[in-house]
Amino acid sequence: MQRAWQHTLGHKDELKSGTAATVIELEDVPPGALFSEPFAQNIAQKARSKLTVKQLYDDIDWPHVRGIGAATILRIWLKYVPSLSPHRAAVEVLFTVKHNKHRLRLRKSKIHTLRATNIDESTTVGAASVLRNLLAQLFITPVSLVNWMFMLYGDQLTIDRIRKIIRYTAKCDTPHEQHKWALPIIQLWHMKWAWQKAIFRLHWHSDLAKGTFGLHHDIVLIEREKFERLRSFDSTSFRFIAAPARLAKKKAVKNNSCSAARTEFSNGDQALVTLCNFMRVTLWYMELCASIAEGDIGRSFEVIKLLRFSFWGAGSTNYGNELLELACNSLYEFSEDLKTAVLNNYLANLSGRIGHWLELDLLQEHFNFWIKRLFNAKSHDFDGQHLAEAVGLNIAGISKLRETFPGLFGLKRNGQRHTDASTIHDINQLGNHFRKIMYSNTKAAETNHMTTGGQSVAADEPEPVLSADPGFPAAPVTVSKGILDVGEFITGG
DNA sequence: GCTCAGAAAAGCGCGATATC
DNA sequence: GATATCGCGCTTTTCTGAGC
Repeated sequence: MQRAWQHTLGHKDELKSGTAATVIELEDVPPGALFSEPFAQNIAQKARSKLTVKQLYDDIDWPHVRGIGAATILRIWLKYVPSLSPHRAAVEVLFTVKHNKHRLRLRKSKIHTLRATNIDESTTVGAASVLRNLLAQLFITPVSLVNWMFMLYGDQLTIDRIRKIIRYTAKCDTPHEQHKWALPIIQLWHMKWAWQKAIFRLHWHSDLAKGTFGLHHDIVLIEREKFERLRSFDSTSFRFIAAPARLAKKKAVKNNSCSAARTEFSNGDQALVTLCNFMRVTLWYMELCASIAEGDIGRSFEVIKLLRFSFWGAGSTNYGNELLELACNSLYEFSEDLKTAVLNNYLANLSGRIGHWLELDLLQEHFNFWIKRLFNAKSHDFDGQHLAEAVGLNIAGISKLRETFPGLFGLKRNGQRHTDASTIHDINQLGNHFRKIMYSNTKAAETNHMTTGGQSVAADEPEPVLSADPGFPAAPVTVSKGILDVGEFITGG
């Protein structure tokens, strides 16, 4: 048998790429909302060039953000303090009534999976081929796309490529060739993962494994060192060895910029500000997850407004750019009816049950999983007739069949979810640790001392110069012009 | 030692899998 | 179980050299 590592001209590794898509029937679309002309006119006026940071900041509904943060904390208390359960209904009312924004009508989404193809959509040319393929599969003629738009939901890469297609074909002759009919809209599941990665990256603090706080420290404390560090968290140690001179220069530059950022973001206790920031972004993340599951896409977008800043701060520039596109669409270019149409169809609900809404890209990922699980023959392409038609077109039904099939033979039906591991001991361990830290900090405060990075420094002494290595993060995630003080930072405005 | 422009390198996004 | 690698297009950051 020839092994994979025995590479010859006739035997080598190959990365196979393919594309699968799903059509979801639109619901609750105001008449004329998808008419393309008003949208094209608004874009032609180039109103987005007036966009300012202040506008984005003012667009955030801070009272809502504060209210929803408090409500999320109440939910956590209810989960872990049984005696509070009589208040459950009152807490839920906060989400369903008081802070309700744009709740989708409960329904069972009508979905139709399409043929899989072996087109690689990661290139602009490939993405254009995918679009042509989709239209051909749906028997949509160019003439019928003269006046109408077609909502295309996808992950960041897909949406980015579609935007490139629109830009590259802007000088073509017909609206169809110009892709004026394509309305790319980013989906939320991949974005949630990217944000989670950003949160970890900003609060990991690789140097503080044995210190007092930071996710790296927490992971060590609960003995989960094998946790994947989401790649590239740690600085590459080779650089420290190979180019000490260059590093020294870099350190000098970074030291200046970091200390400036640190003093701007706090009036003394950077550790407190960082911890508050971590708790805030975590609450926002939980709120995004909850609002999606509950089908309140309005609440989701209140969090996404915050992410317009967070992704830029975290270095996820592709997502930052995409959210700015979405902000421009929302603020200047979408009509009210189009906004309603987009929001009303942002999520899907396969079961029609309360709390079972999910992102469209997650839905597609589930189908992708089953396509590959059911037909894992490595010598076939994704557009082989069997895979494309027998499997691809019927994948939703096949995956449902798998759920019901054992029951037909009297076999026990598998549950729909995994049992969560009990984390009570981990929580107690962390709680005990932070209680000690809090006690020691209180003692330090009583003696008029300021704590910095786990070391006590007398208040009348000059502020210590922090090292260039990122013991503390240089900048909290969501700020405007870097002028928030601690009080504002905690309350969110 | 500074600015500027252009070149080069790094980063980002996606998912499967070989390999340690 | 963790992670480097595969490929590609694009953006952003960093490096380099010229000129003052």
